[in-house]
Amino acid sequence: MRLTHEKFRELAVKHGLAVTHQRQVVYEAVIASHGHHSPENIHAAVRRHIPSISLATVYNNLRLFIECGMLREVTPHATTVRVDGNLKPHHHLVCSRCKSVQDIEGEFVDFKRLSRHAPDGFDLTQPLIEVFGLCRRCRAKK
Amino acid sequence: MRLTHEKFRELAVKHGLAVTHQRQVVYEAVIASHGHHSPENIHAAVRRHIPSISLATVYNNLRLFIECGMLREVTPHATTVRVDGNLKPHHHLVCSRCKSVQDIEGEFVDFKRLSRHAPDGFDLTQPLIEVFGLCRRCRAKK
DNA sequence: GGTTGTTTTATAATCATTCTCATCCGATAA
DNA sequence: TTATCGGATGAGAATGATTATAAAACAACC
Repeated sequence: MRLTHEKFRELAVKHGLAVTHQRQVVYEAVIASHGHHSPENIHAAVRRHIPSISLATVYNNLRLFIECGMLREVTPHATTVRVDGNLKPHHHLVCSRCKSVQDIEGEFVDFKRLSRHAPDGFDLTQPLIEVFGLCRRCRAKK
Repeated sequence: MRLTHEKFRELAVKHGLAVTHQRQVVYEAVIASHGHHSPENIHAAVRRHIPSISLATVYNNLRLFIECGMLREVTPHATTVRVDGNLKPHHHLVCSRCKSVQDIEGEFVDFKRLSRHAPDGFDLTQPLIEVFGLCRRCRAKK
């Protein structure tokens, strides 16, 4: 774990974050977990090292790490359900910052290649593709 | 609105749903809204026709519609945040049913074509692609 | 080592969503 | 028409994830 240790200090300094013990352990827990985990999961893992750590601290730090690009959010959608009555095949362009969704048409996915890379048994008969980026407005702001 | 009226009755019968006034109005509100709206939004729209309708009824019926494929869910992710420490460029394969996420590599997107179809100003410099489908386990169940 | 501003903690608050259950409604049988 | 039955609805409570608050602890800089 020495490597992640160093890596964390480096990243934190680079992004102007104070290096605290909690942050270090939260970051290492995410890296060590090798998957797509919830704050609750990470909290459980971190508690094995710091039993007293608060769930709020985990949330706060995960959010910070995501904001400065040290981690990626796997669920960069709006926090409420959105519903779409358009059943014609089409894809979505989602803004990672403001969560706005626009429809996008056009053939830009090679489905043959895609299913060759997909794990066996994954059903791609009616795939929905979502492409995340920054919408014009949010791009201008930052 | 006569057309959606008919269409709804047809769809409801096809999927074995009772045709109620509330359902009809909820469905029509989604279709008429032409976008990606939250249950709260839909509720507000429906209230203009049925002031006494409950938010729970809107939720119930939206869920039913989604389950039988009359509507599409735009946020088919897990309901909690998930975090990913892997910063190498890679994409995700998400199961629409159980929300599990797997990494997928490989060049299956034509980015040139994609950005040609994207609206002006949309920033695709570090795009994340999510492909929704059914994982092997969920496919077997259904 | 002291000061200052940030971070952590515990807890309360908020927000979206689901649950509960009493009531209602519509279809069918009598 | 009336009685019955099962599913649908409505009001509000319950749940679960996340965020806000404010006091105590800490890291960074001098």
